[in-house]
Amino acid sequence: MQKTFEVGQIFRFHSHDEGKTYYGTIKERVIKIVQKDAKSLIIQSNNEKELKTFLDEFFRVTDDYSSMIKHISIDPVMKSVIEIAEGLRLIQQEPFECSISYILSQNSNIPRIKHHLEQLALNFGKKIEFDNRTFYTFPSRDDLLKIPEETFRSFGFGYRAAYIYQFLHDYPNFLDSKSIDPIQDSEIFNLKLQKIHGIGQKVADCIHLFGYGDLNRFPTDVWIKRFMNRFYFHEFSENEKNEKSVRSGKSAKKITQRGQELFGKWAGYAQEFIYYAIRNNPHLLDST
DNA sequence: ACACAGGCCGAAT
DNA sequence: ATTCGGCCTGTG
Repeated sequence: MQKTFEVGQIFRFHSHDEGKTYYGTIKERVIKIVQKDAKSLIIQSNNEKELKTFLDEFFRVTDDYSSMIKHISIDPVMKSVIEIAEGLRLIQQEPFECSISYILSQNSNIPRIKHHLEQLALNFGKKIEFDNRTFYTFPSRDDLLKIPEETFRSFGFGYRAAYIYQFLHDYPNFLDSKSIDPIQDSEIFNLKLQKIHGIGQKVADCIHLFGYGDLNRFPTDVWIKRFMNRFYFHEFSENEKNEKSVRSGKSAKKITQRGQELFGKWAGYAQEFIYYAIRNNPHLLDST
C-alpha cells in the first residue's frame, strides 16, 4: 500500500503512521484505508453507498496483475525492477483533480506539487469531518472557474497559474466530446489533451493514464529517460549512456515509443514500476 | 551563489 | 520534425 500511495502517482493521500493507514478524498468522499495484514485492507468512508464498486474501480482490481507481471518481465533488468516494485498498484484517479495535479507537476517537485494542491483544497474545497479528523475535498471545476489567475500565482504556482486558469475554461472542450473514447480513440484523445495550453506530451500521458485509464500510455520524465537511455538504447557509446543530463540521449518522444513497443498494453504499469524502482533504488542506474 | 525539480512554449534550425 | 533558451518558485 505504501508503494501505491508514495510513488507519486496520486498526491492527496496521506499517512500519519508510516504507511499503516492512509486517508484521502475523492470528490466528496473521504476514504480511510487500513492495512489489516499482508493481503487485506479495511476501508471506511463517510459515504458507504456503493463503496465496494467505487473501490474496485479506484484500485483497478480487474486488471490481471499476475499476467501483467509476466508480460513486463522481459529481461534481467525488468526482473530486478519488479523485485523492488511488485505490489504497487495503479490508481484510477478522478480526472479533473488528476489533470490539475499533473499540470502543476511540470518542472516542479513532489512536495511542492502537494503543497499547491493543498492550497486549492484548503481555500476552495469543502470541509468534512470524519474519524475525528478534518478533511478538505478537492474543489470542482465550478468552484475554481471564478478564481482569478492572480490568486493562483499568490499560491506560488508561478507560470503554471496561467495554465491552470486556461485549463479551467478549456476543460469541457475535450471532456464533453463524448464521441471520443479515451481508450478506443486513444491517439485522438491524447492529441486533444496536448492542444491545451500548458499540456505537453508528458503531462498528457499522465492525465491519460491516471485519469482516463489508458494503460497503453508510457509517460517519459527525466527519470524514465535516464533509465531507458541506459538500458534500451544500446547503440549509444558508454560515454553517452552514462550522460545524465536531461538534454542528452534519445528524445522523450522516442523513449515513449520504445516503452510502448516493449511493454504494449501494460506500458503504464511498466512505467510506474520503473519510476518507483529507480527513485527508491538509484543504484539501479549504475548497475550493468 | 547556483543547480535542479516527474516540462512546456515559442522561435530557430 | 527536432533542438534549444527561458521560465516561476522553493529547496539544498
